[in-house]
Amino acid sequence: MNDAKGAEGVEGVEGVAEAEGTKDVIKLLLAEDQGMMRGALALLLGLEDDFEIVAQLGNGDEIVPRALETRPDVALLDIELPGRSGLDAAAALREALPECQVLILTTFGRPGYLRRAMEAGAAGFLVKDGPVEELAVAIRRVLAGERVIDPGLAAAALSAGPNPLTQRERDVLSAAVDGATVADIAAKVHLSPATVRNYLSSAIGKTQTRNRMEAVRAARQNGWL
Amino acid sequence: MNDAKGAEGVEGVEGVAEAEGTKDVIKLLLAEDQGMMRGALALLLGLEDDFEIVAQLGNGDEIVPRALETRPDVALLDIELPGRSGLDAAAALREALPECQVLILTTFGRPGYLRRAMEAGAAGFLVKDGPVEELAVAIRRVLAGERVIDPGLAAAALSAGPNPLTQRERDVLSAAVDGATVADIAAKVHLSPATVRNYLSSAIGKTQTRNRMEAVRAARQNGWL
DNA sequence: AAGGCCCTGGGACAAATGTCACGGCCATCC
DNA sequence: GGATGGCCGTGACATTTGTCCCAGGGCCTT
Repeated sequence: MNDAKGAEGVEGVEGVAEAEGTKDVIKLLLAEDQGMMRGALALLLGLEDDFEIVAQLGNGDEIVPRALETRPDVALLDIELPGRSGLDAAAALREALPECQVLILTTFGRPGYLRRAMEAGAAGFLVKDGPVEELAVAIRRVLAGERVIDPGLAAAALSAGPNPLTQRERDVLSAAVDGATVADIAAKVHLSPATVRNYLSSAIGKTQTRNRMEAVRAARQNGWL
Repeated sequence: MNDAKGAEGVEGVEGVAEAEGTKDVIKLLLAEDQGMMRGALALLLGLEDDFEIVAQLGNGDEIVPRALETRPDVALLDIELPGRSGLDAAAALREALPECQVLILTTFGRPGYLRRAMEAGAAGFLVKDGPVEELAVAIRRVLAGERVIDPGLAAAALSAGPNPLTQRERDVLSAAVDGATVADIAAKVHLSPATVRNYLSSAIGKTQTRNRMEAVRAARQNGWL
């Protein structure tokens, strides 16, 4: 029955640390769509004396606005979010608030995700499988200017190579995820059905699979999509 | 099968007198595959004075053995786990350790999951979207003999109706998830290709979809798989 | 005993899918 | 300037997929 509910108001003991005037409190933004995970992480990180969660949200579109408003030192971003993707938001955030470090925190260690995260200027990439303790450590290291990346994942990302799919191939494949027919896809992407089939075929070829379903799986698996 | 009516819990008196033993500490078992989530929840629940986590694990197969060993009062189980499914384990656990209440904690509020959880004898069903505070409350209510179910989910489960798919249809559909061809499926399930196509067709009909991919999605969505 | 449902197969057919070869239009790079 | 490669489309073709028939066997319940 403890009321640790505050999404914004983190009043209380924080005032004491701040009184010294020295700026040793680390301000965090937390974007994660699973409410329970978000709440648990927020409470957990709040236990560290020098961490302060200045914003927590479950929607990708709010990341940049809230960051500009609250000026966090580190932004913890999930990738799969309603609205804007965490990777998208990361790039925009680096642009809008360069002094804020981005730490990607995701369920899936897809090689392509890591690659895109790095390209978006993220300073770290963590998978949710690891122990919680990793998180606080990673935040401090990122703030110290280090890059934090799972070594095994880095290897996988390199061995997987860059995304071989062309823009259109990705569009078409993305539109095919939930079993849409060629006609559906064509309508969604505004292309001729014949063209759609060509892109699907080439995507299937590049992923070395046998049909669109396998191609979608492979592309997802590698974080190309 | 006709137990659909008993979904709503008894709003009985809460003050259960623990006459014998004065058991004031609540022992918990926590099964969750995501390491970070597991750790965060464990730490969090550990903050409550009267909770004690006696086991935490990330594998479905270990649930029953560890429960027999540690004798928890409540078992918090995720559904999607490596090894045995949480729903499976719930049924076995109710059998092996009836005094232990089962609380299912899952990412997806699939109607079929709820139904199966109830059939397996679970006392509660939470989705990970809700706030963390729900969790501690739910544990206490479950222990008091109440049933804890998201009302919206209960409605969805009822409106969705029971699983219309037959055993074989489920087998075949499950084997088709990652883009396997008819021949692949036939080999995996040890059936004639012709039979496989018949089952696929009827599954597509029952799910009111247009192809196997949509059928798989629909079946997944409803928790029939 | 009769009806119902599921399991298992087969055959035939229309539709969708995957492949290939071919055009033309644009960029960019050497 | 020419080569390359992405983009967009067409037409033809073989294969796969989805549908609709059919039939027999097993297992229930009425």
